[in-house]
Amino acid sequence: MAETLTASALTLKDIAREAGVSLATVDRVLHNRPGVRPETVRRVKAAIERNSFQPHVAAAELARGRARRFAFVMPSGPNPFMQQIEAYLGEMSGWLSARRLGVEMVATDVFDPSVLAASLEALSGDYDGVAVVALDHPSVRAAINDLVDAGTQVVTLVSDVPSSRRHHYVGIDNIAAGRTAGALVGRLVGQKSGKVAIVAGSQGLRDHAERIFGFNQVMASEFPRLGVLPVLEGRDEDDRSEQLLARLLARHADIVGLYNVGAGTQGVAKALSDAGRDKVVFVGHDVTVLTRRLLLQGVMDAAISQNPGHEARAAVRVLLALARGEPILREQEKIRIDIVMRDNLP
Amino acid sequence: MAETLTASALTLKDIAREAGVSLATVDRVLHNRPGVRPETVRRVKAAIERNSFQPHVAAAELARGRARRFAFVMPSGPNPFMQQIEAYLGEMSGWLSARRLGVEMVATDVFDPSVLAASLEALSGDYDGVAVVALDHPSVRAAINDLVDAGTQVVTLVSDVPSSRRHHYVGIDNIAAGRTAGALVGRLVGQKSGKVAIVAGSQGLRDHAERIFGFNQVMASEFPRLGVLPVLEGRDEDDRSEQLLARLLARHADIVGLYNVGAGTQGVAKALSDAGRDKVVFVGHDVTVLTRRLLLQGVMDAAISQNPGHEARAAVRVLLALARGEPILREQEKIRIDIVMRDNLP
DNA sequence: GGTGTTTTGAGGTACGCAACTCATTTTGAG
DNA sequence: CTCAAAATGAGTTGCGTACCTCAAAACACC
Repeated sequence: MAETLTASALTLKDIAREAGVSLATVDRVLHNRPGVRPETVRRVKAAIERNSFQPHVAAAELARGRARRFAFVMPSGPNPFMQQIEAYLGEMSGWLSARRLGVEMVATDVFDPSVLAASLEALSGDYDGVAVVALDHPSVRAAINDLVDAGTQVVTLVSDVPSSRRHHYVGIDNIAAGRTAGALVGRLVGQKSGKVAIVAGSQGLRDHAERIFGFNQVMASEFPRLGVLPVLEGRDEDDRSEQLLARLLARHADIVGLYNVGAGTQGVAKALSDAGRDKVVFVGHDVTVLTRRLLLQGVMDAAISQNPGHEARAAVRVLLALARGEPILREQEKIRIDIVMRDNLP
Repeated sequence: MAETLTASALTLKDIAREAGVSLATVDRVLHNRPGVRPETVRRVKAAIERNSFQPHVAAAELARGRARRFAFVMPSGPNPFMQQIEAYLGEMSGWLSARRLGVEMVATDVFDPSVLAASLEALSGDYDGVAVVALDHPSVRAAINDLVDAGTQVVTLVSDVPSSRRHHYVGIDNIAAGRTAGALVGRLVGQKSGKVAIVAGSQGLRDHAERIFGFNQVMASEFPRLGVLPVLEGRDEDDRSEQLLARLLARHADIVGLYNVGAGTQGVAKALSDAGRDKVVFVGHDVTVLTRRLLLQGVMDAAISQNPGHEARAAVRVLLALARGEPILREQEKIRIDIVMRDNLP
């Protein structure tokens, strides 16, 4: 009837007694400090295992005294998505200070590898953990690895550097996101035939390229009757996206679907409405003030969202867990691909 | 460049000095213990505000000594959704015991108001917090209020009792979920005309009724060309759902969409395939082993999911925050309505 | 067997707060 | 002004761990 899921009111003292050693030795084992015979290490670890002992996180936190500092390395300039992340971190300030966690925002040009790498190197030693919106480039990879070697916990945020030794990636699977977008466009277009347009920031950006890849995968295999037009590179700018798309719409009267991979949403929407092509199925990314309005107006049909609030909080939680040596709740920290339509707007 | 989001390395001693009182008085104010003049209370609170002081959560936790106990009151019997919740709680066991939190599962017949109320009353005094899958009924409401009055933190899970004084509800907005289902069915059907069927457990269940309400709302206002057939009540049983639906399909050759509000998914799927009506747009709830397979096979087109893992963890976090007197991160604990299609299966 | 090295024990201090006691001061009512 | 009640100060103890020191014991090597 009543099944208990937890236990452990044991303390280190109990473990010491169990293992037949002193508190000091248990402490040495627990923090892999030198000066303990391998045999003794085994005995202590066995006792810990046997009782599935977990150090009392509050006591550990209190005892270490020193507060922890995390840095968030984010793109400079006005980027609504990043501003949201910052805002969500702000909402956590009570939570953070109750745990004596200091979180600092470091703005830098994340699109210039050497600048980003330099920014990262500059953090070394000052922080217990770093979350970074990273470009995948050799010098950035090296900078991340250096931080890791210096004992800093490193989490990549939104954009990953899989080849580095970062401890964790907080963000979505962009190929799956592209696939989802493809499935949505294809399904929402319905029985109609015609062409599908893609507007991206740049195919050089890893996340955009991956999304396009996934999108094309699905279109090719499941909606072959819909021809995909060459990708327009709008550099995430409204004006440029609008112009490119306007020209494309003028040339192709049979466009029935549109996938906006990155930003520039305002321009994309304007081009559509100026051309009187409101019926085109329009799928984009991220829920912002703008996309929210477009969804409510019916201009956009769906948005693929990666929940910036969740990403911000997950990054903090993961850094904290890593710093404390706690296990990470993978399920909890995984960023899901949200499909947002008008009726499930958050 | 580097903007700090947190502060507070202050201690109670600092606040005491600031307010010109002793530690004991600050302590009295902080825990609303009697014996402090209103004027002094104000001075102390002002000092706390002024410095935006947050008690060190680790120190507080350590000092109180006593471990916290939470109870999860859940339906007895085999219910995959509830089993998932339990499994997710199991995955947290390390996290829980590191915080000296005890979580116990209490199985009961949540569909019998008096039994459920009695189970709740029996918990009084033994637990710091209770999460309950609650039926909305006067005696249940009273039991919840009694718990609250006894100082127990109460959270309703999945199914709410809004008229009670529960501290929080962890679950989705079922009307919005129904609306989302309606929008999906309507959009995925495309240009076709025809009828839409609804299979529910029972219209007496609050959550099912709300979903149907939302569904009908959207169908009526946005897809008037699709006629909604009377609700089939399958009691969440496979066999019954199958029979009812089979009969309906035989009678109506023009069914183009189907909304399965509750369980009985297996039966619904069987009726569809036996009748050779695979093209019917099929939207249901929850991602389970079964619905996952149906989505991959293309039998189901979309599932509305409420992420049981998130619900389980949110319930624990909310109970803990309430017990500690910490603020709740509303954004974080809000359960979102996930649209799951084949390509964004978690 | 003696030497030097490694391993272990014992103990202390500090972390910030909760919870308590008891003495002292302040306050307000009469 | 007096006296009891209310308000406050001062202090203690303990929570479980980290981190440190110093001495004692065990060990390895020649």
